[in-house]
Order: sequence, then structure tokens, then C-alpha cells
Amino acid sequence: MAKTTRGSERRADALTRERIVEAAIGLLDAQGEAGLTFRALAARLETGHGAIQWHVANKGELLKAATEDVIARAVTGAGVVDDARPREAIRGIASGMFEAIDAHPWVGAELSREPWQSALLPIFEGVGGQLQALGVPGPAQFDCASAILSYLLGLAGQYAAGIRLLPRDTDRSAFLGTLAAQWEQLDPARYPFTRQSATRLRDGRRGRARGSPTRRRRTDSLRGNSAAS
Amino acid sequence: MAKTTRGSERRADALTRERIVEAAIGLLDAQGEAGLTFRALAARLETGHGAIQWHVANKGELLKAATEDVIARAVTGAGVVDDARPREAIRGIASGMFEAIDAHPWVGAELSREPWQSALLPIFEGVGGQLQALGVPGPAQFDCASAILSYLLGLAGQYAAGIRLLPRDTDRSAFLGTLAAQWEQLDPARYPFTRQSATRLRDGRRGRARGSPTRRRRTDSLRGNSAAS
DNA sequence: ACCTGAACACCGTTCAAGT
DNA sequence: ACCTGAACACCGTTCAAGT
Repeated sequence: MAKTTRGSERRADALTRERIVEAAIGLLDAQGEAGLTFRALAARLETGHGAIQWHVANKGELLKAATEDVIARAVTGAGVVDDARPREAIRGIASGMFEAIDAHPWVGAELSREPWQSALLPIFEGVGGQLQALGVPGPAQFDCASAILSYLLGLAGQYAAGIRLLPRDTDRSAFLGTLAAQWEQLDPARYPFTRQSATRLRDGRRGRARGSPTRRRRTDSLRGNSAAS
Repeated sequence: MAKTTRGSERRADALTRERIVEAAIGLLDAQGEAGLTFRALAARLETGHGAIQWHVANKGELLKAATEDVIARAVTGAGVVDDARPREAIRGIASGMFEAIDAHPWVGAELSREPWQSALLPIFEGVGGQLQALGVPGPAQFDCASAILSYLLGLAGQYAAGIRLLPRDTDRSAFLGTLAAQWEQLDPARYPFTRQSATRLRDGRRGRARGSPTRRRRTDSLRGNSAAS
């Protein structure tokens, strides 16, 4: 009753772009990328599937909008919190990204699909701003922010793939163990370094490497853990 | 006549997994990821589309095999060339990757789809081996190689997206110019750093940043160039 | 063992038609 | 301006049937 709708007032809850994106996120979370379908979306929103396309046009546009939405929520706030401790702030941005990917594994892949997608802007901005605070000289800030962004995107892709591929309750060390076993069976002539790394993969007992931004979580990255000692 | 085929000898050129993968690469190069279809593949190989699936099973498996093929060819050799100059060797591996992506833009995205995919092994191995030659202490080698791999994957994804998205003959500086113009119109309150970076994006006149592995090419990365001065 | 092609259960997108 | 649903031209995958 608050909102004075003028004109037709076809239905109580009008079909807006936001509602569509919201529903799309829900679908993606529940069923993965394959689950996002105009028809499924239409069923969920109780409309015809053509109606949705009036608001969104493409499936690509839908995916893009959903990604922007998730990333914006995850990163905003995280980067601004603390002016005095830029290192921690950058780490916070990264943590925000990885937590978002944990909750929405499909974003990890989507982030790398379009170059300089709007979804990347909040991350780039957040990192860059902290680099200024950190005292990185002007001309280097851009290159530096780009490099960090690339690194994060690469890590995000691998991380997301891991979550998406493994059953939800996979035991982390068991998985690493089987992977290590595979590495140990590689041809010693062609893959000496990788074979050698297998041991470290299985029971890397040092703490997380400095650069790794993930918090301890379900499957966090594929390396580094803090179990044992 | 050389090869003594025993048994049926159904056709002169038997349908092998290799021939299928080869044709798939051709299709992907010509038409992009959307162009890879079992039916199109069958037409190209002059078979029924069911026959192909006897050899390959999944579309995912096909994509994976094609990626492995391209990366193996691109990286092998590049990493081994030069024992005395590990830095250059690592750069060579990266160059190999980016040249491969230039020729086959779809691999950029595919690399990030599956974690620790076999396609990544040659890269990981090549980088790791050079880190040893570089004198990086044992325990740090693994973390170091992982970090470099992540960075390369992130960069590769962005790079590939750029190539895939832009028309083949896009003028690089024109593109950067329009992107810079977009950045300049961002909300100053929310995106101060990005707005500020727009200038640098437009006419970054310094040489390529140290970490950037791309050679000078058509569209190479989205940043850094060596034009002017 | 390898290949064929029909059949199935979907897709995204378009579009004339309604309100 | 917004919504509907039929129609179109595809997909990947399965599978009984052939050689």
C-alpha cells in the first residue's frame, strides 16, 4: 500500500531485473552453471520464459549481472575497513573474494570470462587504493594492482574448480593424498619436479605461504594447511 | 600400404582419438567454443556423431584433451632450452603459453576449468624446474611454482577473453582509449584509483612491467606497451 | 571392436500476439 | 510498457542395431 503504483499494476511483485538476478544466483548456487536456465528461472519466478528475456536479453548478460552482484557485495566493505593497515585490507579483499567463491563457486569461472568486466572493478579499485596507502610509488601502482588482480583471478579459478568438482564433503587430506599418489607415478624423466613436490603436497606441514589469501575453510586452496603440529 | 592392418580395415584412415582431438582443435580455432559440436565434428571427419563418442565419451573430455595437446606442444621445449638462464627459461614458458593462447584463444578459459588438470603439469614442471636452477630453497619451491602458475593462469584468462571478445583487427590503442574513457566516467567517490589509472591505461609510456610475460604481439596483454619513445 | 543413425530430452532465442 | 507461450533451430547423450 505504500507504493502508489500507477498504470496497470499487473501483479503484486513486479518482475524486476533485480528479482531476476537474485533468482538466478539462487539457481546457480543450488544447481551450478548447468542449472541456470531461462525455463527454470521462469518456473521459479512464476512467469513465462519470454518475460525474463524482456528484462535481460542474454544468458551471458544474466551471468554477468549475477557475478557483479556477488562480487560487489563480497568486496565492498572489506577494502574500506581499515586505512591504517593496507596489507591487512588487501588480504581482506582477497578473503572476501574467496569466501564469495566458497558460497558461489560459479563466480570463480565467470570472473575470467570477460576482460575488465565490471565485476573486477571493485577488486581492482580496492587493491589499488590500498597500494597507495602502502606507499607504492605512483607509476608502479597500476602494474602492481594488475599483477595482484591476475594472481587472484588465477587462484580463484583453481579454487572454484576444486569446489565445483569435488563432492561437497570431500576430505581434504585424502584428496591431496590421492593427487600426490598420481604425481608420484609420473614419468621421472619428464616430471622430476612435480614428482618431488608430491611429498610436499601430501604433508606440507609449514603454515600457509605468505601470498595465499584464503582463510582456513572447507577445501580452501589445494595447498598449504595447518593440520598437524 | 605400409601399415599391415589386421582384421576388418573398415576405412583407410581409421578414426582415432588423435584424429578426433586434432579436428576438434581445428574447429575450436575456427569457430570458438560454441563451434565445437559432436555433429560438426562428425561432418568434418565424415562419420556419424555417435562414432566419435565411442572414442571420447564426453564433450568435457574432448575439450580437456584438446587443451592438453595444445599446451604440451607450446610449453615442451620452451622450458628445456637453456639451463644456464632460468629466468629467461621461465619467461620462455610463459611466452609459449601466451603464444598458444593467441593461436587458440579457447585454451585460456579451459585452463581454469579443472583444477590440476593434466594440461597444467607441463607448466608447473617447467616453472618448478627452473626455480631449482635459480637456487630457490627447497621448501619454497612448491609455493613459488604454485604462485607463478596462479598468476599465469589469471593473466591467461584475461588475455584470452580479450582476444576472444575483440574483433580480430581491433586497434589496440583505440581499444585502450575507449576503456580509459569508460574508467574516467566512473563515480569519483567510489572509484578514485581506477579513474586515476585511466590516464596510465591510455598512454602508459613506460616499458612492460617486469612480471609481464607476453611478447609484443597483436593485442598482447591489455596493458603495457612499447610504442612511443 | 568399432561404427551408424534414430530418438530423447533438453537448450537459447525469436516473435506474433495479447494486455 | 510489459508479459505470454508457441515455434525454431539447435544441442549432448543414449542406445539398439549393424559389421
